[in-house]
Amino acid sequence: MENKRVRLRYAPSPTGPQHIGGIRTALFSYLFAKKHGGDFILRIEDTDQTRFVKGAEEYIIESLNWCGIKIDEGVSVGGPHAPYRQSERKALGIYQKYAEQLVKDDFAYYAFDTGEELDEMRKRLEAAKVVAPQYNSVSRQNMKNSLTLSEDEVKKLLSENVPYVIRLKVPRSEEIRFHDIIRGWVVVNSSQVDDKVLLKSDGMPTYHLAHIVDDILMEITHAVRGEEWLPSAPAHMLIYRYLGLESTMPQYAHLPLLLKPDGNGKLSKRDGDRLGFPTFPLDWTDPATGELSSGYREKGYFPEAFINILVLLGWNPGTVQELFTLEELAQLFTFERVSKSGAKFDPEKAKWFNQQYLRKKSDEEIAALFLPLLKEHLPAGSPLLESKYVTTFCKLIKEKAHFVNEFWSLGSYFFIAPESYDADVLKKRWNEQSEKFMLVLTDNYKAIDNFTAAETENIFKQTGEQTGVAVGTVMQLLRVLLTGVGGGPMLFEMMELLGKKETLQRLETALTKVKN
RNA sequence: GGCCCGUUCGUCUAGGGGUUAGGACACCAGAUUUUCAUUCUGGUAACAGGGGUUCGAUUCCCCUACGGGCUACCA
Repeated sequence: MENKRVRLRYAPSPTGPQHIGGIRTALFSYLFAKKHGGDFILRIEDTDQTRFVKGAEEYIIESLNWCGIKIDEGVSVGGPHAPYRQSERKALGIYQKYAEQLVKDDFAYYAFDTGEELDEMRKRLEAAKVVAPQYNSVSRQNMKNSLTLSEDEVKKLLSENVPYVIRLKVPRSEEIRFHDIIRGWVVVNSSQVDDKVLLKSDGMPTYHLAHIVDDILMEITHAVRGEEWLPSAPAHMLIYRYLGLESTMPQYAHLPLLLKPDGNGKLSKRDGDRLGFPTFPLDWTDPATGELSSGYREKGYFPEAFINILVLLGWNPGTVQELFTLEELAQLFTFERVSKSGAKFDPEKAKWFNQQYLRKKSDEEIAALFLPLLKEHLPAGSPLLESKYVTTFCKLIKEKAHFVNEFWSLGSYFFIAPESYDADVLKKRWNEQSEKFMLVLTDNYKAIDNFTAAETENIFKQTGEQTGVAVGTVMQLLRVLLTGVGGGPMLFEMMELLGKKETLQRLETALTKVKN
């Protein structure tokens, strides 16, 4: 065990898009694997044919790719343990073999009860005031299974192809102890565990059997999953034991859940956009209803920011560092620093993270991201699409933004002269004095050639002295005359970028318009 | 209902028997930039409650409360 190569898998069910909790599970698994120089495997658990959703598998792969989580082995890349899709593994008879072995060893049994019979059993137990009606060591005695039927009867039913399931034969009362990396020892009495179905009547394994068989065959060393699996973990321990695989079973880590920010319950796929922030990494269109759920990618989040947000939900490095690259995380990550309690997603902090990464990026990188968006607003071939202009624009505007996709609404006036002017600022600052100042300023600007930020600022101050106007009272007004709005990036830097001609033109236009 | 897991500022969290209980986001204030914003500085704000154990508990134990999970031939 000690020298085994570390291998972790992310094993989602393709029932739709993965929500951010699932991606976090994948991320933690990936980080742990990489920290120990091991492998990250993607396995698709498509054992429920009724819930299969087309496109879900592709979505999962694309999501992981976007996050920068590299799949070493799995459905998309293959590997020594292929196939990695459980439906295909079932076709190979892999699970059936294990289930039959358990029956043979008297750790499992055939059950022929129909759905109606199961319903009746539950009703009967409820009527008898049984607190937790379940198919277990007691109730199984009154059901139709290979424990109550004679050997001949069982053989007959089997030969007649009567549908059956294989159930785990859970002992009546036995303490089951298991160790969780995050929670320590957990003890449950087997009387609380029901006789779980291992093999369904359609021949497919249930999650309980399938994940164990595959984790063993794929040599998984650490099984990471959400806390919602904790109650069924004792059953899983029993299966390992009955299969004689306890010594090679993976260590389990049950992660705290991601909670709905509005109070109660775990975050769910169905939350969609209801909460005002995306629940999914990427946009997803439901193939059945056509309904669109938005994703972080399309909302304008950088993948670096996205994983940074996720990793800090339930984990921390124990230092004050908050910004990490994937590589750094792969160095720092440990399960010891994963907390036990659920975490709510904070949309405000998420924006802050994206802003941090926005500021980290070079102006050239950002310009490349913004250019396609800009092209939607400008005619092809516009001189304003020129690289230097756009790059400088990005340099100025990024200080004001959280997302690249805010750039246009924040700074469209860099590309289109304003049509109207902020009425509040005008009301407050426009008067004879300031008008005089602007006229003198216009003349002064006309007279200079090097229209740099430093120079225009100088002239601006000089004009203040010249006219006896306190420049603080006209600075924002000048901004409004040039851009229409009261806020924006550094004023003189902005003027430099606009250039002398454009600046003067806007100033003159504004002066005539505002007068009326 | 039963079983399991949890509980530090509004949120994410650090800490851990003796601390002014630390940081981050958000919020507020001041400073600076003779503009808005940025930035900087400061501030408001938390150990769920009750019992123990102890010289001393937020920290360890128990109970209660609250929150969450599970209770399918779903994962």
